[in-house]
Order: sequence, then C-alpha cells, then structure tokens
Amino acid sequence: MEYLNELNDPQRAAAAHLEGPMMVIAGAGSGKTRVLTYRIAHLIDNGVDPFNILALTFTNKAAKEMKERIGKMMGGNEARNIWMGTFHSVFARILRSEYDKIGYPSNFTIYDTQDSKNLLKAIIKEMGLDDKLYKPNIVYGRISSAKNNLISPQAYLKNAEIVSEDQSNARPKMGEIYLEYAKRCYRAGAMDFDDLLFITNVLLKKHPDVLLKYQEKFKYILVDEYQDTNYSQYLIVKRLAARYENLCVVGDDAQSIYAFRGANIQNILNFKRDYPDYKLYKLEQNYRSTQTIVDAANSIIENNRDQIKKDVWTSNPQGDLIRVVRTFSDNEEGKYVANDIFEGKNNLQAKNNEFAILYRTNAQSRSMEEALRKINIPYKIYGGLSFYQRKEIKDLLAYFRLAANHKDEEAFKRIVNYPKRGIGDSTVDKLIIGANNGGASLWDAACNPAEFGVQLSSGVFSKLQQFTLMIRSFASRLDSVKAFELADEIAKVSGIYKELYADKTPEGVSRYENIQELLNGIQEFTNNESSEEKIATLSDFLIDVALLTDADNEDEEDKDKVTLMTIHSAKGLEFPYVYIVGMEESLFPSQLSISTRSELEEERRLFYVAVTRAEKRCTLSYATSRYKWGQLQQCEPSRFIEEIDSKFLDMSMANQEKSPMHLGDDDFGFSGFNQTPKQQPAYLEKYKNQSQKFTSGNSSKSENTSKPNPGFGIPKNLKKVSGTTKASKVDVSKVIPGAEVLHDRFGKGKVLNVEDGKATVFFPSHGQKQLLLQFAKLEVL
DNA sequence: ATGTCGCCGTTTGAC
DNA sequence: ACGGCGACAT
Repeated sequence: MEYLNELNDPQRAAAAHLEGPMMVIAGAGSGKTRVLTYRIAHLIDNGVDPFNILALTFTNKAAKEMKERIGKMMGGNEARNIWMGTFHSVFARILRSEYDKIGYPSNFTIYDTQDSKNLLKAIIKEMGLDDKLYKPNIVYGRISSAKNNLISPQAYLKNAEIVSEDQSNARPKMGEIYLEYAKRCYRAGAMDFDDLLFITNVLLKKHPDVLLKYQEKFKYILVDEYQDTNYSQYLIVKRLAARYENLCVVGDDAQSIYAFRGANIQNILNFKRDYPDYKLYKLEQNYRSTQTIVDAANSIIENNRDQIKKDVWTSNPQGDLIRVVRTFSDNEEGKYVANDIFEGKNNLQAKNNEFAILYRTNAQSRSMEEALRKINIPYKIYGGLSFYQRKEIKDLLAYFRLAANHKDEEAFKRIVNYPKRGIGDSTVDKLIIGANNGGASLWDAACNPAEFGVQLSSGVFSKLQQFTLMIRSFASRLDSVKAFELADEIAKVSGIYKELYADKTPEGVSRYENIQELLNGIQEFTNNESSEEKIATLSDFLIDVALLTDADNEDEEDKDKVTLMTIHSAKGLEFPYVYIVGMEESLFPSQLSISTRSELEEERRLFYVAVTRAEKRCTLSYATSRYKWGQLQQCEPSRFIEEIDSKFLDMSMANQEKSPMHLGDDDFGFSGFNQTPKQQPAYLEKYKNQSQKFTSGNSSKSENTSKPNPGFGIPKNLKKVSGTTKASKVDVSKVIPGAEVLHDRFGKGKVLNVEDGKATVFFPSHGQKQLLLQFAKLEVL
C-alpha cells in the first residue's frame, strides 16, 4: 500500500476513503485520474471484490486508460473484473442481459444519431408534416432532452408546459412524432443512445428485484467527470447507490462545458442535498502548469458567478508570460503559428507532439493545416466525420445489423437497394405503409407482402426474396462462424466490395480503403477476442461496434505530430506548448452563446479549459479579419483576453504596427483588383466614405489598429467573390453596368462594371459591400 | 431508375 | 465555400 505515499495529503485522503458517499472537486491538472485509480486499487487491497466495483467514465478511452493503469498498479488480473466503461456501454450490457424484463430482443440494435434522424425524417414525411417546420435536428433535440429528463412520450403529451411551448413554436405535433418514433424504435428492436439510459431507469424503477441485484453487485460506485452527467445518468447512479451509498463522484464544476448536450452542473451542487453526510475532498494543487498559467486561468474563471469556491495553486516555476498575438487574417494567423512552432522546435528543443493548436470551431483547422503543410510540420487533426459515421462503413455495418436483427428498419432501408438491385423507393414506401398498417416490422412486410396488402410485381417480389434470402443466409452463420470470415463474405456477396472497387475516383478509392480498414479491424477483433472455448463472432463484434468511436483506435505513426483539435476535445489532455487561436469576439465566445449569462459562463469555462491544457507556455492569437462561410469578416479581439489579469500577458506581439510576418501575396484575396491606390476604379471613390464609416465601428475597441489595412487602396470591407463553384443559369458577363440585380444571398445590388466575365456589384443592403462576382446566380431586375 | 440542380445549413459532440 | 440531400427532370 506504499503507493498512497505517492500522493499529496488531500489526494491521499480521498484515495483512502473507503465507505460512504464522497465527492472530489478536482481543479485542472490536480491529479484526479490518479486519485480515482489509486482509490480503486486501495479498495481492492482492503478486501473489496473487484466484481463489486463499478466505475463510470465519459469516454471509452478514459475507461480503457484507467483500466490499464490499475492493471499495472495491481499486477495480475484483478482489474479485469471491475465493471468499467461509459454509462452507455455498461448499461447496454445490462439491458442485453435483462432483455426479457424490458420486452426487447437481447440483440437489440443501437441506433446512432443519424439513424434516429433518418427515422424521424421518415415519420415527419409519413405524417404529412412540413419538414421546414419540423426539422429533424430540432425534433431530435427535443426528443433527446425529453428522454434525458425521463419524460416518456405519454408524459410529454400530457405535460401542459411542454405542450404549450411546442404550440407557441408552431410545432404542436411534436409529442405525436415522439410517440410514433418510440413505437417505431420498439418495433424495430432498436434503442437510441438516450434510450439506453432511459430504459435502464425504467428497468430499475419497475423491477425492484433487478435493482436490488445490481445494488448488491455494485457495492462501490465511482463516477468520473460528474459535472457532465445529465439527469437520466444522475438518477441511475442515485438508484444504484441507494442501498450502500458507497458512491464516489469526481469532477470540476469549472470544467463543465457540455451543458449544451444536457449535462447538468446542478448534479454536483446537489450532491450535498442527496447525501448530507458526504465527505468533500478538494484537490487544489496543480501539477501541470506554470504559476503564470495557473494564476491567469484563475483570473479568467473569477469572472464567473456560478462556481464552487476553490483555490487552485501550484509550486511550479513562474514560467513565461502568456503571449497575445495579433495577425491580419486567418491565413496569416496560421502562418504565424506554424512558424512559431518551427522556431520553437529549434529554440526549445521540443518535439512536434509537444505542441497543440486549439480552436473553438472545426472550420478553423483549415488555415492552420495549410500553413503547417507548407513548412512540412507533421500534424494530426481530431474531429470531423468519424470513421464509423462514413457512408460506406455504415452501409456494411447495416448488413451486419440486419442479419443480427431483421427488424432493424433503418438498416433495412439503407441496404435493401444498395448496391442497386432494382428495389426502388416506391417499393419501399409500399412496404412501409403495409408494415405500419399491420404494426409489424419492415422485414415482415418484405417477407410476406401480400399478407400486409402490398401489391408487387412478380419481378420486384422475386428480387425482394433474393434479398431476404441472402440476409437469412448471413444470419444463419452469425453465431457459429468467426467474425472476420462472415464479414468478409458479406462484403463480397452483398456486392459492396465490387461496387467500391469499381470506383476509381479518389473518393472511391478512399471508400474502398475504409472498407478494408474496417475488415482489418474485424480481423483483429476476431484474433484478440477468440479463445479456446469460444470464437469471436460477428454478433460479438456488433455488440461493441455501435458504441465505438474514433478515439478508440490511435495510430502509431501519429506519435510525433502537432495536435490540432477543438477545445472541447482537448479536455483532459495536456501539452507543453499550447496555441489558442481565433481569440475573437463572435468566434470565441461564440456568437450563439452570448445572449445569456449561463451560456457565456460556459464559454468562459471553455476558455479556462483551453488555457489549463498548457504546461509551459500558452499563446493566444487573433486575426483582425477572417473568412466565414465564404465571406470576409472583420473581427475584434475576444473579451476573454481582457479578462485575464494583464500582468500575466505579453502584449508585445499584439501591438505591432506591422504584422510580425511578411504579408502573404494573397491573404486578402484582392489580387488583380487592387494593386495600387492609383489603379483604384473611380466608381469606388464615391463609396469610400460610406465604407470607412462602416468599418470604423468595428475596429474601435482595439487600440492597435491605427493602420488597419496598410497598402491597400480600397476600403478593407470590400470583398471579392471568386464565383460560386457550380456555374450558373445566368451568365454574369451579360449583365449591363448600371443594372439592378438580385443575388441569391446578398440581395438587391447595382452592377458597377463588367470585365472578363466578372461583374462588380455594389450591395448596399449587405453591409455596404461591393462584390466581384463570377458565375453568380443573378437575376436582372 | 438514374442523373443533375438548387437549396440548406454550417458551435461545441460522447455514446 | 461547400457538402449533403431531396426534388425534379431525363
């Protein structure tokens, strides 16, 4: 037990806590994972059976890492028997074993977000509702938050407050959609992510014997990232812990950044109410960052009203000031960061993987990527479309799913005519109607169309039969054949392999490679999970796959690369040198999150998370202009920069007259239009004053923009549109100067001149902008 | 039954 | 700017 000596006093106290409810409030970098792992080891050393421990995390990765750490500490196989995983994976497992109590098949499908939205889209269409009003995203969000708050469709329909809310949003049918959606999921033997938690709650509530069984099993419960739990998760934990109250929750209210997806910070604040005799441990010593970074982060979070009082400190050296860098454009910001990393590698003797570039939105990665690529710095990007969400992967997985669960409606629809086999939309529509009328699954209707009143031509009927026969033949070997063997066969027999192989476009090649990668993964799974007693089957693979994400397979080659990611995905990570880019109003804090205090405070916590990722040096950068949705926008520095106590800031890079870097040739996208003031077309002169007026308001806040746009003879808010990619019904070159035109997004404008098939148009209605248009969709008025 | 065009949406995102 | 998807045309 000497490992407890590796901890500081509060850490040790928390890790040594054996019985009764406890909460650990852990400041950034204070060793919270360490406490969790040491406590689990300590429990086992004190005679607790690993089978009686449940540890819940927010990502598979976190669970895996913790398991490995405990395994290393304890030696032997003790750690293997701990139930450790995400809420979803742990309770999916329980639901599969208690399937008879909940009326689902044990091999129920898990619908991912896309499946759910597709089903909702279909339902909205079937109900004859306006899909402009009932947008799948909105409906899904509404249903999701209902489920996370344990509101069933029936309760939803009866809830006066909700009903009137939907009514005032002109969406009175929301409850009916929810009800139909729930029915259809049930009929398809499918649960969505929220169902996994919702139905677990139902199970534990309706079946006291089951509840008791798991209360007895999980005598010790630990929950990581407690600030990120939603109500549904909170209640599961509360129910399970009710008997023994050996509950340990760990979190940091200052790092709660997921309220937008249902996380409820109140869960931390309410712990005291639920367990009055709980013990509170505060981890306040930061081991990660320099004093400057810790103090600066504290000065940021001080601006929040809602927080648990704590005093994060460090005994680390003072370190460098936080550098604030201003550039003139997003591209230049990229160049600055790339260059600075390049220099840093030399001056600091640092490796690529010691640098991270963090941003608020994924779209910001582009300018960073370009700049890094130009000077050959290897990097890796997190985020974007996950491997498992790619179309080709979902297609192949749909074959597996349908084989395992014939009732899976979304899988059926996805592959019944993919690859093309002559079963078109009209056939599927007929089957859906038949199935709905008979209250049966799509599969049942497909097998016996006549029974459900579906008239099909004999040709289509036999094609359907071939299809169902094929699926059945896969199904017959699901549990007897090695996973890889069957998966490979399905890829071939279904025609997917051939279809993708034939496509020689770059995208097609990459799709083909993705399929191969999936098959490789299944091969690996087959080898790893097979034992002498049991082979790993495709059924086994399917149980895991719905809950897997990209982070679960890390590449070896990615080891020494600069990391690019959103701040959200950086939570829990640390890097010696961190760049937080795009420190601009409207971007960070996001335009969409500044209307209420709580939203703004969440953005601020996000900033706190970003700064506390840095160990040695933190750099903030902002651009004074950047492209957003193809439009050049003027930007002002983020309010968050001002919130940091200025004694921690090095502003020298923000106050320079000229950019610290050479201006790029094309940073402003004005080429051919703006070379010298002399060449400036006369017609611009008369708009100049107007335009300057418009811009001055924008840049007033920063004192450093005495020369906002040196060397350019036209007002900086004028902009060139290089032309919409998809050319055009209207030939712009035919537009006559002086004509009034209507543009599809900039509204009414006046044509100033036409040259080389490009029209220069002035749009007073659109922020006083003048646009150079080529191939634009213009209507002459 | 398959291809083309235009419109939508575009903060953050695990499971 | 740009990708995805659905409506519409071929």
